[in-house]
Amino acid sequence: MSTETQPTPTAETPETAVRTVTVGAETDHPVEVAIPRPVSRPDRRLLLVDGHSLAFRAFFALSRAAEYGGGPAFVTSDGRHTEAVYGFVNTLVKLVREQRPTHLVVSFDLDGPTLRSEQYEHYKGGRDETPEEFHGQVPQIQRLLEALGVPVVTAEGHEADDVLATLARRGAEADYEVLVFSGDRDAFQMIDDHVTVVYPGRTPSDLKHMDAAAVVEKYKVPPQHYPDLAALTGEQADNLPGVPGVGAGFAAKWILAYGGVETLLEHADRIKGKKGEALRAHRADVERNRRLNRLVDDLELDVELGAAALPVPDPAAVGEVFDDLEFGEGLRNRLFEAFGAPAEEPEAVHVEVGEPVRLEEAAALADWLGDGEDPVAVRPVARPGDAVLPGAHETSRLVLARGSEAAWADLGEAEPALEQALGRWLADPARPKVVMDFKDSYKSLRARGLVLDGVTDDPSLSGYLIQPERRSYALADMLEQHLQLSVPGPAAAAAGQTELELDPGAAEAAELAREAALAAGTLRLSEHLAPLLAERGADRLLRELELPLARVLGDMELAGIAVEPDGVQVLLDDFAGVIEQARAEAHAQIAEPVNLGSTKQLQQVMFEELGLPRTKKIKSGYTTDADAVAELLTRTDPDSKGHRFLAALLAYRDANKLRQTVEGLQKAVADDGRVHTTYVQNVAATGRLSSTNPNLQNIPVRTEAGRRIRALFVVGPEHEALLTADYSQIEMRIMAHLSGDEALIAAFRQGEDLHRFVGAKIFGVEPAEVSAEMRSKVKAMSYGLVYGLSSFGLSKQLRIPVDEARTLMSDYFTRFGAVRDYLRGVVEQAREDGYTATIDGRRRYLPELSSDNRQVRAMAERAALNAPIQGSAADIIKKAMLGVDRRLGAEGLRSRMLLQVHDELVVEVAAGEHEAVETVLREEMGGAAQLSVPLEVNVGFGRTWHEAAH
DNA sequence: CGCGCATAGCT
DNA sequence: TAAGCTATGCGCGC
Repeated sequence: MSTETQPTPTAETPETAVRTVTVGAETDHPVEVAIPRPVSRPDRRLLLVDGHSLAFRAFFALSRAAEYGGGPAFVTSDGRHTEAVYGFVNTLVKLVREQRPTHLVVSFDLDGPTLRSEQYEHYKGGRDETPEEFHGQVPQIQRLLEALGVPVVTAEGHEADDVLATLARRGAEADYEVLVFSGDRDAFQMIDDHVTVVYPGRTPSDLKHMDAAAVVEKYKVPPQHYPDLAALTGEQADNLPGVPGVGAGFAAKWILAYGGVETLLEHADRIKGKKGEALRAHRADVERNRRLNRLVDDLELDVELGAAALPVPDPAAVGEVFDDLEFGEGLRNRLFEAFGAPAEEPEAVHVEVGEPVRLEEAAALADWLGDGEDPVAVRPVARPGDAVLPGAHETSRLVLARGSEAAWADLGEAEPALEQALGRWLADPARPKVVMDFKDSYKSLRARGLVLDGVTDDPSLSGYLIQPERRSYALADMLEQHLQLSVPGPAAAAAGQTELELDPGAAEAAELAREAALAAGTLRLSEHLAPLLAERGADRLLRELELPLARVLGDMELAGIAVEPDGVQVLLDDFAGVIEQARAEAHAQIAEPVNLGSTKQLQQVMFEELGLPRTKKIKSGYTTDADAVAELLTRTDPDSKGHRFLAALLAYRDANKLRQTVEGLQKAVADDGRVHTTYVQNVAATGRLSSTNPNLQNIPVRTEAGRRIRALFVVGPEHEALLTADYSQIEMRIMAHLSGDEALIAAFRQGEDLHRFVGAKIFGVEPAEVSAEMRSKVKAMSYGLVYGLSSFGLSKQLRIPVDEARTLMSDYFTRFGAVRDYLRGVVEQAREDGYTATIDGRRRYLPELSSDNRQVRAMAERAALNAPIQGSAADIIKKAMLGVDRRLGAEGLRSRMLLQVHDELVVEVAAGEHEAVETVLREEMGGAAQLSVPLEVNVGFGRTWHEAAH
């Protein structure tokens, strides 16, 4: 039905309140519809908001954005969701700014039965449960509105729309221009010359003005008849079925022809055909729909419009709510701007700290430290001239804070007695200290021969245990986010760049003041985090695991691992040859040389020039990754240009990757001929360590060329051999332990080849009859299970049909049912608790588990499967490292740990200590956890890392 | 110069 | 549509 709306001014007087438009102009029965001309009252403009509707839309828009990675996750540090609140304020600000109301009222639905749900029990039935994260946000919104001074109106037994309809009528009668924000189309019936509905489009900030003309244009009926139309067509959202087969078009035609649904029903017998039959058959539904969608506009409400004037909000009251919700300055300022209140001065609330005093003698230090009960923040500070040593930066200044007092001393310049006193105090385990980034401080002091002990907290570690997925644990960030405190930026010190030359003293003083604030801030933060840590039961993990481990890692980083310098060059030359050859071979197959490192150019060559079949889609086109290239190789004629190009590409990439690894290594070798990686203790959400600068946890090992790289890591001149010790299948053992699966536990207790054992069970053969192929399938699946593998994923991995993969998995679960039950239970539990936990109680919070985006939710589910297992393995090897370190020291051995690679430790063994060290490693690693299966440890010795691997 | 993306290395 | 990482180079936009 192609109806057009043509506005046709009727009277000569342009200010007339009514015009008419013709609906269905080109049909047999065009109808004139009167349309009131909307009034405009900039000085009396009442905005009525359906709060629930706005909150709900905001919630979904923002949680979707966060899920797609396009926006921030709206969760406070204590785990409360705030997307609805944030989105509500955001849209409210937009409404106020753009519509410029003079009066504002927000209405909410109340819990409990309403007139409509009592009349029709299925009203709004069939809707999805509101997501868990949404709960609790409406009271926050109301709290914020209260702080703003915006009246909130509700009515027992009625929905927000009834309240709005009542206020809209009253407003219109009092000659207000009324704007109604509602996501419910039933609100359209309120529209007249005084009332316009602001209706959200796809996103809550995309607002459409629905006045009478817009309704007629869209639905071909005037606003007062919109509910007639809805009654006929039904309302999916409210679970109100209409007349089957009758769409908006027919409904509109009937309504216009009969002047409303009531008259239509009176004359229902006149309608011919199937649609007439349907109408008569569903007459009761239509009547019910019309009864339910009629808004009540004469409620008794406890609000005077005159008192709803747009408030001037109190910055303190609003700020309090914003702080609690951890909203930033941006939104706050926009809010105040929209409401015409002065934006709160972005007064930087600086950490309070006294002017730092210089400690010049031992007695002054003792005085300043007092009785030694209070924790003291320690900040080693680098100064110009401080050396960069292998594995550490020397620092010659110490800044201390105790309570709000600060002090400092320069090492090497103070009198010897002070220096000795400082050294004793730093090393005293009984004098409590709080150190930000303890490992760094430990290393820099160690480089000066000082020992740092008695550290009771490092906020970068306690912060990590509280929120393991935070991106930054920088002191300034954490102070800002946890305590809304700021510290003078480095800019403050640099502010006097020009002054610097004139007055170096001023710059120095500014820098000291900043360091003092940072030291004091470290204390504040530590105090703030302590109860949060305790609440999560993570204080033991901090004290007994992460803090002591930081020192061990510091020693490992300082030690570094020796690299064979000549070997590096030989390898680089070899790889260069292979790279050139592969490049030449690739270029021989194509017209113009391309950069084989450019995906864009590769796509052009592979899919355009060589006409190879398209691969999996990625953002920039089609993937050229190794998996896809290997797949293409199997599908192309070995004599074709395409095939030869692909083979050359793989060879090029392989050699190039190895070259890059070796080059990175070469650059990283320090003056002592050793590579000092940095272990990062707070990036992996599961509790694992990571290694950077360079990353020694991804040194190649699988291919022959990779093993040549491992052979570059050698024992240093002071020692006799490298030892590697690794856990055998630690994650599967943890899985056996956590699931309590008797069959899997039996497999490990028997100590035979796990994959062979499992293969025998699944394929129903004797262990000896398990073929290599069967074994590798089982191995892939076992590992896959730990990662939440699907049968689809397994089929891709093994290049077998999905059916076969599915059978494989179901056979696996038939034999190892407790594994399946465990995996299921872990996700369920995580959904309930909001987090997963390792055996030792390390938590990972996974709010995405209740996402309504399937992909995001599935990702979180897999993370939930994996986190307890990967995380428990991480905890176990960390405990083992503490044990190994302690034993090596206790037994007076000169051997030392160098590397950790998730389930492997590399130790540099001193002459004559082979046996003792092997015993230490086996005992400490094997005994790091009491599981229901043994922890098996493999040990090997050799001159190089490669040789030491067994 | 910084950033996102694609790729690839490890457990 | 397999968890957790880091490094590199390309290409784009500031």
